[in-house]
This record gives sequence, structure tokens and C-alpha cells, in this order.
Amino acid sequence: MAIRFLNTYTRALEEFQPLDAAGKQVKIYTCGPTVYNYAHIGNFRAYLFEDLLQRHLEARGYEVNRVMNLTDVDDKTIRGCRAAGIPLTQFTQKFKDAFFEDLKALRIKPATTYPSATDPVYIARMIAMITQLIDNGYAYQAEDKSIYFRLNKFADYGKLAHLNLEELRPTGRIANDEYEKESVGDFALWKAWDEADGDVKWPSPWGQGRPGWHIECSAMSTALLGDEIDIHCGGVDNIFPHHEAEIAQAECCTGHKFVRTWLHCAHLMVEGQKMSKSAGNFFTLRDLLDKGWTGREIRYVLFSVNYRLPLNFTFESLAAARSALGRIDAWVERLAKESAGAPQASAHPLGEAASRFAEALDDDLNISGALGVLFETIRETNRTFDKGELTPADAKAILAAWEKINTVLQFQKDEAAAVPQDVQALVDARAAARAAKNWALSDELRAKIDAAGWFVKDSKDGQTVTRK
RNA sequence: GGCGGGAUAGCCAAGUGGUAAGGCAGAGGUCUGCAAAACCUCUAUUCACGGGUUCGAUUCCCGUUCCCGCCUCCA
Repeated sequence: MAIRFLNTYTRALEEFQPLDAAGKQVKIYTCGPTVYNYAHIGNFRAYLFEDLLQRHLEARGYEVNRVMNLTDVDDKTIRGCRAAGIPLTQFTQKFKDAFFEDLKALRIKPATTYPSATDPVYIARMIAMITQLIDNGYAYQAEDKSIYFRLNKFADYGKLAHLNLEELRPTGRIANDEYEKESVGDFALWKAWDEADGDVKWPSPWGQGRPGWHIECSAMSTALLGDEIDIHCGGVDNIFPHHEAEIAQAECCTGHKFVRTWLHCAHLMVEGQKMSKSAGNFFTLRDLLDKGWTGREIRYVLFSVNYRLPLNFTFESLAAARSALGRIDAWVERLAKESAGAPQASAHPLGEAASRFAEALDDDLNISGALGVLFETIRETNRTFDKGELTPADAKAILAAWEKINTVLQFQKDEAAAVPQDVQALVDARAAARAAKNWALSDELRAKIDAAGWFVKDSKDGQTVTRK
């Protein structure tokens, strides 16, 4: 069955068909972080949705070429570096490094390219695009020396957000000092330098300044992926005006359609409320790791709700994730153990879990349906095992299905850390004590193992030791 | 005011014109020296409310209520 996506532009569920004539390559542009701070879990919700998208497309045999930009110059980064009294690049580098560490913790597959807005190659391209827009009448220089996009020249502006610009209600968020612009909605392509920018500036045909925010995405997307791409993603808050602006800039430069499919993920709420620093419910990934939650658990929570629905992040949901992952771990362990020694997999029906899982995701990344398939498979596997009706070859088939599913989910438990020698000695001593039915000594040794930071549990096959 | 998205068990959340997936929590059981873990079973006569279409609606249509988002640089 074909993959279907709900395209923000058309608001319709559309069958996915890549631009690539061979039907193989898929070009995706994903709006990345502004590196002025540690990214918060709302940001990562978006990046995890994009990870799911990429991994599922790859599981379906596509080759994904994904670009994610790093916005390393804007009001916030400039403010931050000046407050810290260090150069902009030094300031942003710290948060770029942190961002990549966080991606790793969440098991997000790296994009193909992470271009930075301040890369001279892209600054030059942005200037070239702006020049072209001016030459063709789509942009102009205002009294403040900044360059603005002339919105009334682009009739399609507002189509992505489905906004009728004539009916827009003033919200007071438009700065009053922008009277130099021809029309209030005109957005900046190039910002003329002012004192607050310090030494952050680049030369341009219009004087010293820096690029506006929107132009970087148009420049990097067309530079790295070509004039037209398959999919462009971001959070819903990017729809207007950011993505509208990207469309305007790109299409007025290239003369044709910029993006085929627009996908946007809904916002994250925390404990039922909008996440905000003032409400005290603002969390970076690091905050949660410091509280003892793992990247895998956070991944589960942020991953397991359909991207188009608002996700209510709670500590209860983290605890639920921990339990659910434990259930998966136990199942995988059981499969590994039972399948050991089987020369090859059988054609057991439960081995079809992987294809049923993928079919669920084909439907606009229906992760809930896909996880339903997984957990049904887990219960059915255990039930059949308990009845003694599963052979090692069957277990191998189911394990193979899990491995395929896990290429998308990335929920597999980390390799168990090796048990240190001193702990192992305690475990061995305890095994001897248990063989002698010396329960007092057994319990004493369990307490020592516990004190050393390890957890021991008993089963009929002996002890299992895991890190606490 | 405009545009859009929602309302399914204690919480999270699929889904379908034919009578409610799944996860967590909870209860019971199996196992166990104890503990823990694990596994199994059970848990919505009902899908915000009122009409309508239909043999039949949670699912389609109309209306109502409530919630949320966006409306010019927040993923």
C-alpha cells in the first residue's frame, strides 16, 4: 500500500510520490534549532517526528536526503553572545555541540547535512537571492536601509496557512517602528546593521547587515536539495509566517513550485499547560536526564503520539514509557534466548508483525496503530510460548520482525554494561549460598550487590544482574 | 472577527456504517525460600450533548456546548 500524508498546503490526505523519476530518492528539508540555548523537549518533539518520517521512508526502501539548518545568527543569538561577552561563533558553537549530543541521546538519526546560516557559502547565496528578488521587483530597500519582501507582488502568500491577508486582525505584535515598509506585512530579507548588533555584520550591496531569518531556509534548501523538494517539515508555529515567507522567496527566485508536501507537527503541552518558563514547566532534554529519565524513555513519550495531535507531556507518561519499554525488553530477551541455536527462521504468522507495523505507519505515520500491532504481537508471542507452541525457529522469525520494527522505533535496550569483577564475585558467592539453601547469606549478598549499584533477580535459570 | 484542530474508560490513545485496538494504572491468578521481575486473565452496553439519514452511527449530515492552536520572525 502506498504511503499517505496529510499535506498542510492542500489539507488533504495525499499519496506520496517522490519527485525522483526512479522513485527512490526523497528530498526533505527540516527547520532546525536556533542555537542560542539548549533545545527543549517541545523542539525535540518536532525532531522526533522528523526522525520517524525519515526512518519509515527508509524502511520502505527510499533513500532520504535530509537537510536541517542551524540558525546561528538572529536577535537571540546576538543578544546571547553580547551578554556573554564572547564572539557569536563561540557562543553558538557551544549550543550546536549540545544539540548534537541531545540528538544522540534521543537516538535521532542525523540528517545528511546541517548547514549553518553564517556559513559564507550561504551568506553569499542569500545575498544573491535577495539581489535577484530586488532586480525582479519582489523586494526593495526601505528608509532604514533594510531590504524587505514586497508582499503584494506575490499573490500566493497566505495559501499555506489558509489565511486571507485582507482579513488579518492586528494583534499588536507588529513593531510600530517599521513604518518605513510599504506594507505592514512585508518581511525583512536583509537587516541593516544597528548598534545592538555589535560586531555581527556582513558586507552586502546594501551596506553592512545580516540576513533576515526566512531567507536562510530558502537559500539552503535550494542550494542543497534543488529548486523543488519532496517534503518540508516543521512545527505548526512555523506555518505562518516562516514557511509562507520561504515559499514566497524561493518561488519568486526559481519561478516554480518550492515544496510538494508540507508536514507540520502540533505543539507539546506539559502537564496540560503550554510550556513556559514562567509556569515552571519548561524542560530541556538535559533537565529530564538530570532527573534520571533516559533518552530512550523520553524518546518513547515524544514518539508515541501522532504528530498532528497536541502531545501532553507528563511525568506520568514518562513512568508509563518506562513500564512499556520494560515489557518490550523482556519480550526481546525471551525471543533471543528461545531462538538461540535455531538455524533459520520459520514462516510463523507472528513474524508478519513487521509488515503490519509498516502498513500502519503508511497511513500518515499512524504510530498508535503501529504500536498496537507491536504490543498485540508481544502478548500473542507470550501466550503461544506459555502453551509451548513456539519453536526456536518461530522465535527467530519474530525476533527478525522486531529488529525490522526497531530500525524505525529505536526502542531496543542498550547493551547491558559488563558486570564488574567484584560484583560478579558476590553474585557467584550468592549462587553457592543459594545452592546450599543458605537464605540468610543469600539475602545478605543481595544487599551488598544492591549497595554496589546492581540489581539481582532470581529465576529458575539462576540470577540475572542488571545495573540499577 | 477570520482560519484550523479536537472532545473515546482513572490517565494516554487507535479505529470503523454492523456493534469499541493498544499502552499505563488497578484487580485477580501463575511462578517464587523471601523479594523483585516476568507472564496470563479481567476492567467502556459505550465513544461531549440534541436532532436527522439508515435495517443499523461512536463512525455520515445539521445544530449546540466546551477545549486548544494560528492570525507577521515561538518546533
